[in-house]
Amino acid sequence: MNETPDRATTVVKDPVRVRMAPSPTGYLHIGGARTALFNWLFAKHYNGKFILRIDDTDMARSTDESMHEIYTALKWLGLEWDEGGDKGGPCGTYVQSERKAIYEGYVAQLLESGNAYHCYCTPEELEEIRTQARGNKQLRSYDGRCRDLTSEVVERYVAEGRKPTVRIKMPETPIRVDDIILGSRNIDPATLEDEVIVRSNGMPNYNLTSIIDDAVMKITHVIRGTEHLNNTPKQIAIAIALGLNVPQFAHIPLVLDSSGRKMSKRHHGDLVAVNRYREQGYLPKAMLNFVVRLGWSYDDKQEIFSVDELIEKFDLERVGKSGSVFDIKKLEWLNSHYINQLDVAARTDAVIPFWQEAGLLNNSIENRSWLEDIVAAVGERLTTLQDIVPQTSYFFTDAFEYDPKAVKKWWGNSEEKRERTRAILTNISQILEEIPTFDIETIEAAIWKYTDENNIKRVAAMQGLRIALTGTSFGPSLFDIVVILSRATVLKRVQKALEFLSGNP
RNA sequence: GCCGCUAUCGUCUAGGGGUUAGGACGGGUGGUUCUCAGCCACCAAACCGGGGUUCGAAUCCCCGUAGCGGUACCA
Repeated sequence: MNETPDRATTVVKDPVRVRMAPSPTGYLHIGGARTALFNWLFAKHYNGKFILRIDDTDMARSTDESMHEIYTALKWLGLEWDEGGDKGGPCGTYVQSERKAIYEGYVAQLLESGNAYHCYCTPEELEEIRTQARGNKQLRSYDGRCRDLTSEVVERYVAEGRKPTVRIKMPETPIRVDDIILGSRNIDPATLEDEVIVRSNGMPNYNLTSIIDDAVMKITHVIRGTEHLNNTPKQIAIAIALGLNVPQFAHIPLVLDSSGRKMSKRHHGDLVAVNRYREQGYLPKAMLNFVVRLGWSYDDKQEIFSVDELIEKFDLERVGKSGSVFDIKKLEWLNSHYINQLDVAARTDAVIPFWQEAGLLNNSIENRSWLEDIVAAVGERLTTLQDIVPQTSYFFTDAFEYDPKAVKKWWGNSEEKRERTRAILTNISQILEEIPTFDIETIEAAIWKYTDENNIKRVAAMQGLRIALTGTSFGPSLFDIVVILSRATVLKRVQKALEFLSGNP
């Protein structure tokens, strides 16, 4: 019982209450989505509550707009919260900037008990202390010089118009931090400095508000990114000084970019924005499945998890300790998997907004079954929903270019080859014009009959026709395309191709 | 600089004192097909290094090294 465990274990005695506490200073990013998901799954698994708290004590950077963007992104992912955000709950408002009075009470208590003090140092002075401390290889960058200011000095500072901050007085005894994922350790208090808990403008800081709200909101488990690991002992110290309950901690490893750095808005822009993936046609299920496997695994067999399965199987014990690289290829694979899982009707529903966005479709859908035919023809070729646009635009418009490489390969770049292509297209055109019923079986039989009897390679005939009808050398089965396009359009496009082929090669 | 965390194929990971170190993504090869995608089959690809402990270490211990995170009146 005296050995340090590699990990702490998840203890569940009270009803589980977890929270996601974003600061509304931008969109929800991948790392935030994963934190939200882990918290949400943990809550669902234990039948607990998932709380959304808005940590907006940095008034200069927080915006309402970003707060609403975070709501939207979370809702899109299906990570609904039980309390907080725009929803409220038994703890009143869950927006920290509106909870100032609560923190003020605790700060007064800290000041009174001598666990906190006013600091009159200016930013310039602090900067100087910092550089000096660094030069001297000091453990901390603030030396606690305002801990015992005489009343004369304080009066002078006040007279100068200095506005003080409030600092917490760090304890002298080691602080024990238990982490479900990373294990336990004792923090040497000499490495902890007297953190600013209230700014000179009166607004409290993260380390104070976070631990107070965690206690007040009866949060049982704090699941957050490891970038907060170094804040943990500070927050525990504040909780102890205030006599508040300390939640259990679980620090989840970071999501990294391909060069191993933390994914951040600052360095990766909207590449990390959840909204961007929605706009590009990724499915929430795919995002969730992808993101959960960044750091968590179930066994050596399963990659695909439904949300219900995740709720059942997720636990913190199987979250790894090291960071995980965001691999877009794997996301793409999962996304195509989930798109393919959709039946044609559902897939059509999913894809319609992307056609509309691209201007290929009006808001009023009159040709639903035709659209479904297109989706069925496209089959399992979509990686993202947005792929529907480049892959099917030729169904909606005649205005496409012939891909030069395809033209060169299949139509030929010599007059001789083009003459041959013209002959084939002319013949096929005639076959299609005369065919009694314009359906796949009849057309297929007629075309094969023509190619085989005339010793024409099937590929050559089909690819030649494909370019005429779509402009490209790849895509769905050509017979599907022909039927969906209708006889009139097909004949018209072959005519156009013949004219093109009569021009200069 | 200081504090802290981490370390299995390119990537996500399973495993863990004796295994051909398993799976998935990605990559490659072949098959199917009117193309592409898909599907099927196969292939290449890893235990950071050095010391211990042990009959035996990728696994346990120690020391390195590297990477990352933090180091604000941000969160």
